[in-house]
Amino acid sequence: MPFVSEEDPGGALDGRAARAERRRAERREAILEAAKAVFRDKGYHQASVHDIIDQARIARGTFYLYFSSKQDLFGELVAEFLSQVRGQVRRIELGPDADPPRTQLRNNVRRVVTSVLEHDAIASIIVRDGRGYDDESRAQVDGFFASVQQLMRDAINVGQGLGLVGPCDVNVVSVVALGGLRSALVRMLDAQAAGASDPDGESFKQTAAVADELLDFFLRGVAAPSG
Amino acid sequence: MPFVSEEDPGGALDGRAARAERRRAERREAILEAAKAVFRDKGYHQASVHDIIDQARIARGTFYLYFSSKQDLFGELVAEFLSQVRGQVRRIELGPDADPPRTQLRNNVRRVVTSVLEHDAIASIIVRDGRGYDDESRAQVDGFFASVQQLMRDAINVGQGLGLVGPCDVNVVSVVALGGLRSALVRMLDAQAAGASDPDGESFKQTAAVADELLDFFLRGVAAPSG
Amino acid sequence: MPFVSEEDPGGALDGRAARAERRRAERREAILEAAKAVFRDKGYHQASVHDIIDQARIARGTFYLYFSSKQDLFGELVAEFLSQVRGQVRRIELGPDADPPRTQLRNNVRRVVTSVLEHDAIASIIVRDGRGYDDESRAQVDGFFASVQQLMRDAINVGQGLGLVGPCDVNVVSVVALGGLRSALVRMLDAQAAGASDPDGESFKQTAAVADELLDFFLRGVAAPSG
Amino acid sequence: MPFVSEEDPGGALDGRAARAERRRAERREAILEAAKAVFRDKGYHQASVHDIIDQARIARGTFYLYFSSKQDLFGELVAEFLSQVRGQVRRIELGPDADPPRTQLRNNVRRVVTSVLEHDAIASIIVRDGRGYDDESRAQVDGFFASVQQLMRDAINVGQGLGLVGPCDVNVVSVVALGGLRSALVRMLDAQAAGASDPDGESFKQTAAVADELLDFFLRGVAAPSG
DNA sequence: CATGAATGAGCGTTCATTCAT
DNA sequence: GATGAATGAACGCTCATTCAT
Repeated sequence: MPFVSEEDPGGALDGRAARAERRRAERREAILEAAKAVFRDKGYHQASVHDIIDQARIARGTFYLYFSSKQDLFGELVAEFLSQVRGQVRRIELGPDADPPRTQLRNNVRRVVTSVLEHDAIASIIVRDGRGYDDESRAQVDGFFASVQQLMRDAINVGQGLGLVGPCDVNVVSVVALGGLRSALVRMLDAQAAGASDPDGESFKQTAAVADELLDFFLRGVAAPSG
Repeated sequence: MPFVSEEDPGGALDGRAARAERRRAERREAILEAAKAVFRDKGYHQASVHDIIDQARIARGTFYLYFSSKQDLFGELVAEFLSQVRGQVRRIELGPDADPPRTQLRNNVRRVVTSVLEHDAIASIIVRDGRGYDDESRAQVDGFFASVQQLMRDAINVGQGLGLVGPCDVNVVSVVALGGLRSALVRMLDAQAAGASDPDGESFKQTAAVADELLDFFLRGVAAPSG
Repeated sequence: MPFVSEEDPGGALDGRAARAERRRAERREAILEAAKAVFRDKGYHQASVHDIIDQARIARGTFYLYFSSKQDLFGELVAEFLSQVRGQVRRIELGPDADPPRTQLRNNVRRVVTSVLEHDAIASIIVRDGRGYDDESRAQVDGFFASVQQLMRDAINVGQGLGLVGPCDVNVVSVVALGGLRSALVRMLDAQAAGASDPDGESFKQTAAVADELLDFFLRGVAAPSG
Repeated sequence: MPFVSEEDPGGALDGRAARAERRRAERREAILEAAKAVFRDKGYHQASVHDIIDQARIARGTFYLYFSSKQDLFGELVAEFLSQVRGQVRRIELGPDADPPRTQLRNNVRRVVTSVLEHDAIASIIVRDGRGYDDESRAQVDGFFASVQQLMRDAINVGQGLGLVGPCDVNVVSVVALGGLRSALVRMLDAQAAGASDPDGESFKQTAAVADELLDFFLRGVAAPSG
């Protein structure tokens, strides 16, 4: 292949370019994975770029070839996590053939919980509130939780329309429910990370059971049925 | 008082010493206030000693005249807040002359909520979780929340013994309830800080109403009374 | 005593002034003592003004009422020590009634050694060379040692004139002898500070014996008498 | 070499890597040199990292790329110097074919003195005692001098066994001799640094002569041969 | 005279980011 | 594209000295 011209549309370079692109994507992914591991162990602020490139076994400069800053990388991680979790929520169907709303709700809760636990590295950072991040990342996370809360509000409103949900302040209840969910998730993540050795977190290792208990608590509270 | 001896017990020097002490206490308080403002805006880690002394309009060295370290100052803030809040919780009396448990519970919740909102600056930092602090401060805060959760666990157990509380996983429920409470407090703090201008936080400005709603939700959940 | 005039020459104020002066001198002495103790424990640079005023139980500002700086105080200590030690050296008499030169020399060495050990606090700092001090104090100490060395040079020269001392490079020998003396003093100070517990410094606790050994070594070296 | 594979063992990259390594080593060396100059002028404690990076014309961060701390750098300097000097001491042979002990001794002294003067910068710091360093560096230096003194003690003991050395307190004599040696070295370093201009240090510029004089003094002292 | 609160330059060290190779 | 040496602002903290009371 002598005298290669500078452009080579559709030729061998296409293959080369494609391979390069693939390699680039793989490298990028590897850095993201390394960063996840580091963030899980140290949290956002404590994690240094040094830690990440050490883990990824790349040079300092290489990091900035793939991400414009530490914050940029974190943003990517957050976005990926949020879209994954968001994808687990199914709209509740009210048709005659559909499962009862409560069953659908339970499945939603279970799926979300499972999904969060699967992405434990990044979840550990996001699900614990805190002012740990840069403003931009913060806004991203806040936006997510706002949308989840809106989902809850809608569900409650619909439920009230159907007579399934009693009277309550939708704003307050949705905030409290979300906060409770987050707390439970934090404990489940801790229990998962602690492995078999943590007696304290025993309750929180039974994913489905916790999810159900959670939902039960949201629906009926703790008071004994009156009468 | 002629022939004034060289010592002056209870005389002018006392006044001078007392004034000095007062000034010192005031200065200390001023630094604490400045730090509160900075911590509220930036969180613990983001806040630098530089920020605090800038806000307090003092020299670098002066800071270390009153506090041995940034962590020391923060610890003081935390301790003060925690003891204030802890002081609001009354043991629930079960005697025949006592108010009904639910009323006592409601008053506890209201008092705690009110107290937290009164210490909005430091509450903003503590009530939002996060890996933001030094290990020592962290332990302080964690210990507090652990004790609050234990309080909840005890209350639920007693309630179950009395038949007031239905069957549930005490661990899970206490974690979720505490998380929900914290979330509600965060929103109330936000609403309080935003002033009149925030339409979104409207619900969260009615302290007593939110407290009651919270308790109601914990006791009965959102499901409409069946039957 | 109404309408006291501002001047009171030779009157009651004289007594008062004298008393004041005495108090001032005492205070000054107390600070010097405190500083000695601190310098002995920490050396010049490691010792902070904080340490000194703590030890002297005076206020920060008071320190600067008596000494213009830490260096100033140190200079005073050095001067006092140097004049004490210098005072122990007697000119060697060569008259027919005088003790033999070697005896006079031995007494000089013994007196100097004893005197240094008596002022262990300040001696510990000065006798160990090192760039520990400010330029000014340094010059003071250097000047002292220079004058001691000159003394040695003179003695050697005179000794050579009398046929008591053999041929040698006076400069080199005086420097080496002074260095050896200092080293021995350092070890004696250490031994004295270590108390009874230090087996290593045992040899160095017998003041007169060490002084004699020292002189012997200077005069005859270690080589066995030839022949 | 057509179809160059992606790896390049032993090829151009090797050269690049080698050059990089060399540059790195040079830079490191440059910093060490700069630090030596600063330490020589100011001693360890007075020398700040600021002084060193100023002298080396590098940025603050660069310093910590090559050394983990100021103490680390100093330790390196000390270790290098000590091993150099230690290497100059040859065990004294007593076999029939060996040079007379005194000649071997003289050569040892000459070599040590020459070596110290060749490393004048760092020698200036180490050879002058002083409480100037960190504990760790201090221990390093102390250990060295302790081992040198042990060497002297051994030599004296052996010499006594052979009847070459007369009776004396080995501890005292070895301490005094080492101190004398150090003092002479300090003066020789000063003389060397002062250049041609210093009339006072003239005697100390003749390295071999001073070394011989030193040994002579240690062996025979200053007293004229009796008889 | 005595006080001690206040000062601010200085310390050693870290770390996200840049850029010549 | 990949590298890693270089950067320098920023960090928390110390301490000799000043000065209003």
